[in-house]
Amino acid sequence: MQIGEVAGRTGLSLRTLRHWDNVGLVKPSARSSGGFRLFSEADVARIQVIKTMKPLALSLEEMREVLELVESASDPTAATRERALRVDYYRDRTRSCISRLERHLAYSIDLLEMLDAQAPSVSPDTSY
Amino acid sequence: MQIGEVAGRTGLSLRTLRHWDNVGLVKPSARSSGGFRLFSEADVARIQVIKTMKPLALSLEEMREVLELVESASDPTAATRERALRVDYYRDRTRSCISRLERHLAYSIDLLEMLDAQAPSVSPDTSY
DNA sequence: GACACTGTTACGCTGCGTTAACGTAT
DNA sequence: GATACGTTAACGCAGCGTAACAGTGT
Repeated sequence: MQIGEVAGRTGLSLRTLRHWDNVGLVKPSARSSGGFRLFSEADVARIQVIKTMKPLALSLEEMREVLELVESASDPTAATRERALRVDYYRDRTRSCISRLERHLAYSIDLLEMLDAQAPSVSPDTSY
Repeated sequence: MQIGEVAGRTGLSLRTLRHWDNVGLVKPSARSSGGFRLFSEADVARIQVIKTMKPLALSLEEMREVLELVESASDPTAATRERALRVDYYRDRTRSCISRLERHLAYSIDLLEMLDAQAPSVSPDTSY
C-alpha cells in the first residue's frame, strides 16, 4: 500500500506520514525498488493506535516508547523492573491527561453557553 | 500589579504574558514610568478567561476576536449581522471541540486500560 | 510521453522556553 | 550599591504546512 492510500484511510496528511517515518515513529515496512514507501496493514494499525494516543499530548518520541512497551508486552525477557516503572510513568500521565480533558470539557461547555448568551444563533439554513 | 504577581496568580509564565502582550491578546492597561507592565484586576480577569479558552485550540488571534465579540456584547451599535455570523462560527467550533474532547476522553480511558493490562502497577510507595 | 503519484530538500509558522545583556525599584 | 524584579532582542524547538523540483509507475 502506498502512502496516498494510507493517508486516505487514516485521514492524515502525506507530510505527517513522512514526518513520522523520518523521526522513526512509523517506518513503512518496505520500499518499492523506486523508493516509494510501502505500508502493510500492521503499519496502518500502528498509525491508528497513534491517532488514538494524540490526546495524551506526548511527544512523538514518547509515543514511540509507549508503543515499544506495549508491543514488547508478550516478551517475558522484557519484563524487567525498569519496564514496569516506565509503564507506571505513562499510566500516571494518562491519568492526569484524563483529568485535564474532563476540566477542558467542562470549560468548553461553559464557553458554549457564553456564546449562546451572546446572540440568538443565526439559523444555519438562512446563513447567507 | 506587576507582571510577576500576575504570573503567580494565573500560573502562567512571564514569557507567556509578555508574548500575549506583544501579539495584542492581553495588553496591560498601564506602564510604570520606568516601563514596567502594570496589570489591572480586569486584565487578570481577561487572562483567566483566556485560560479557560485554551481547550478550544484557537489561535491567539482567534481568541482575541472571541473576546472582542464577547466584550462588545452590550454595545447595540455592534449588533450587526456580520457579528452574529462570527459568533455562530465560533459556536460551531466550540461544539466540534466538545465532540473532540469527548472522543479524546474515551480514547484516553481505553489507553489507560491498555496500560493497566500491561503490567500490574508497581506500587508507588515501593518505587525505588 | 502524458499523467498521477511519490521522493527529497528546505523554508515558514505558532507559541512559547531559554539564555543574554541590560535597566528599575527599594 | 546590593538585591529582586523588570525590560527588549534573539535564537531554539516540535510538528507539521507549503512550495519547489525531480523521479516513479502505468
